Amino acid sequence: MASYSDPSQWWRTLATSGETHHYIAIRDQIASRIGTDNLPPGSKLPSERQLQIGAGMARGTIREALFQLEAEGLIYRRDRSGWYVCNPPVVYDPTRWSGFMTYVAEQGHRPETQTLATAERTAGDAGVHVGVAAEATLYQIDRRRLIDGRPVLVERILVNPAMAPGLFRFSLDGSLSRILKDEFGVVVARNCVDMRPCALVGEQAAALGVKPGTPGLKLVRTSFDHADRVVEYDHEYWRHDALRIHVETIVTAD
Amino acid sequence: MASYSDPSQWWRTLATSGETHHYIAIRDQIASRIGTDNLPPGSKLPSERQLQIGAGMARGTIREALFQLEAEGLIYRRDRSGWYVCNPPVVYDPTRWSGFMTYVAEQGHRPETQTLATAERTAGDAGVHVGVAAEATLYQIDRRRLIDGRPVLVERILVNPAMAPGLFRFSLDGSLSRILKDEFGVVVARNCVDMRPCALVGEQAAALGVKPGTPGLKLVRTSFDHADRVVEYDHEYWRHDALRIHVETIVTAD
DNA sequence: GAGTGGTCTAGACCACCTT
DNA sequence: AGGTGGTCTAGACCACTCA
Repeated sequence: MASYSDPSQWWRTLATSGETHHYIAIRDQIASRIGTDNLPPGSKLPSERQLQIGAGMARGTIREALFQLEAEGLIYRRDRSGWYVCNPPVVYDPTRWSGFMTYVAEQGHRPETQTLATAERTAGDAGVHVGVAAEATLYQIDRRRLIDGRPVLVERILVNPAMAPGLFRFSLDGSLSRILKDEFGVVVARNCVDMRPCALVGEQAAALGVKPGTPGLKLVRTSFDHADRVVEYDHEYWRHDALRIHVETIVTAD
Repeated sequence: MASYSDPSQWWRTLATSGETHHYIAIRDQIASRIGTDNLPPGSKLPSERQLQIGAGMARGTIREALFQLEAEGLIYRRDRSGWYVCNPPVVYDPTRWSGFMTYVAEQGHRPETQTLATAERTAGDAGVHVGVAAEATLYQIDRRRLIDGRPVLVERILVNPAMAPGLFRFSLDGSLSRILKDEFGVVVARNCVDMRPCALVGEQAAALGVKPGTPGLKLVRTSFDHADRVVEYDHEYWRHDALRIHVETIVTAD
């Protein structure tokens, strides 16, 4: 982790900036530091109180600026540790998605998967999405995935046991799609993806180590095989700054 | 615009709630009101100062709760006017996108398009995306689109004049794709969509009437005809709470 | 002109991370 | 144990909206 440059040098031009609002001025100061200085991704910013003293402003004003930069995806916080410069986001293409592990590695980063919990549960309302009766049993997998050591998403996957009997024999700390293909001969032929901006709250926020209410992206993916049976039904909660989505589509309607 | 229920009744259970943080308790109070009370989309919430008095908390704490609800997409603010209950989001399916106007109407809402500016400009760096030389001329259209009277997106569209000579003869306060199809025989065959969470700042924030730094979604769409020529190159900035994306894809790789 | 949200100050205490 | 961000208070003035 690189350290930040001398805090006493952070405010040279502040008084001379033409900004109307203090927090915008600070935002611009920090943003330009990130752009030009030796503040590579992962660097730690000075503490809020250091910034406060350097800028001669109230701490609330400093925090307002930091929230802006967080919303823009330039910085993120580690709870009660500090503010850090973001990595560039991963590009997500549902049509070419070959799995998190290979995808992130291809883009030059270090992917990691942690299995938080596995369970067998009755399908209930979720059965509709997996194509089984409400009384049927489903495999449920909760995982957390990291890029360069930073948690970026949590997910809950539902799998029909008929597709992959004894799935839990295998380590799930890697690519699930590879296991399904290599061990069970199940291949994904079609994806259905639903996504929307959301706020990360409760368990999701806790698992990602973010403050409840931090903006995020919710992604629901249903994978089908060639016979149009559901392979995976997956709910993913992403940090908003870790993801870019790219889709190419043939226009079918009209 | 519906009015809110009696503010004196907003805090019945506050003292008895088991929440650890005040702002979470307030958030839950308001959220449950939205869920159960007569607070339909578009309703105005009590003012921050009314909520403050009713709850016996500092105004900053109240605002923290409101920001949470905003991030979750339950409420939004109109600058210096008040806080309002959100409409449900529009579902966006790039593969079935038949244009904003018809799409929103189909989902039971009132769409509206305002042309902010039109211009002819040299392509410059954007030429690469439209498939013309940097010295070529492009049509540029800035529009704002509203749902039920509320601005939800601003966009800048670039069109190759060779595809639609004299385009500005037509009113652009409607469906551009219809004009291209009906008047110029240009049909979209393939879409390329890129999206990522962003912060709405500067012009975009101003045009949408949101505070700079409000979270949003940036969507870049390139439309191609059957000959794979670029029909439109479009940058859209959406309110984060107005949109849900739905994609169905055939898996091509692997 | 009254009321609203937007910005800002100057404190305080806490839970948690780090060393 | 010291430092960090997280929460909270109690004020203030401003720009703007709305009636």
